Amino acid sequence: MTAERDLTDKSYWRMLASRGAGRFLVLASLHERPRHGYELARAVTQACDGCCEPTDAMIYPTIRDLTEGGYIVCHVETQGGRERKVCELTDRGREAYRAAAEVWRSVLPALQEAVEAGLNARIEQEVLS
Amino acid sequence: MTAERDLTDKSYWRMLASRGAGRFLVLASLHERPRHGYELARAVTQACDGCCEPTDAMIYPTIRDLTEGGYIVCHVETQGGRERKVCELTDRGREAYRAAAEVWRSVLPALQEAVEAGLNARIEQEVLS
DNA sequence: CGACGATATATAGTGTACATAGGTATATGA
DNA sequence: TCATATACCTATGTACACTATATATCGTCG
Repeated sequence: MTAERDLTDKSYWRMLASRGAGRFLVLASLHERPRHGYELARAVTQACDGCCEPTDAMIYPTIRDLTEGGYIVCHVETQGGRERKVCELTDRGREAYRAAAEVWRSVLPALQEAVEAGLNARIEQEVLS
Repeated sequence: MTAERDLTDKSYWRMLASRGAGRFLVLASLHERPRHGYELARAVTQACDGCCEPTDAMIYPTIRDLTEGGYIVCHVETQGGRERKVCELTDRGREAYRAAAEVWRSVLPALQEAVEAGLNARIEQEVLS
């Protein structure tokens, strides 16, 4: 424990949410259409309304892992001297996406309840102050 | 990379979901009412419909961390010779819960979309086969 | 035409949290 | 009595994202 982690700081929870949902949202984004790394990062950022913002160090190792596992295939497009590595899901990748979706479907109701109760707690506290 | 992680296996995604949402669900469960560790684990398991099942090694270190950070306070109840460490949220804990809820509120819509698209992908594949 | 920011890919080192697997101990029912 | 449920705790490993850093091209503004 180097620095005192502050759980009242949203950045802590953003990190945790990114960890849990990051790869799932990457798969979902690639299911929409093939994308290259940079575009992928922006797509996930927009999907979360800027809440989890994947960094380069999240995107590129993820692409490498998914490629090695046969979940995506990538081909390099050269556009005006600038290289782009466009990735798309394989059948195996879609199978992984399906499995992830089923798991998250089970978790979502609990998450939703927890969110609602948490926002109500917020209101109660505001009323008191 | 010791063993080949199989992303088509739900247990992989359960692990990731637990990582992301575990502590948030613990806070939510404690917001409902004070609980002791063992009860907490069961409450979270039930909330997720058995999807993420927190282990002892998740619960007790979490309780320790939350106590050290001042997010919960615990008192020992002895019931028939068996000790129970009952924990409840402090104001600071409720503040942390609120911050977490706001973050998850932002992420939920994207997650929901991703889940729906993933389940549709499943149907498409079934139709094809 | 040079400085700068946006685009684009990639890795090394670090921090954090859950799982695995183990340990201790009491109450309860077959 | 012996298995199971209850109840708490931790050492170690794994897996993920973040910070910082490196490289290189393109468009724009001064």
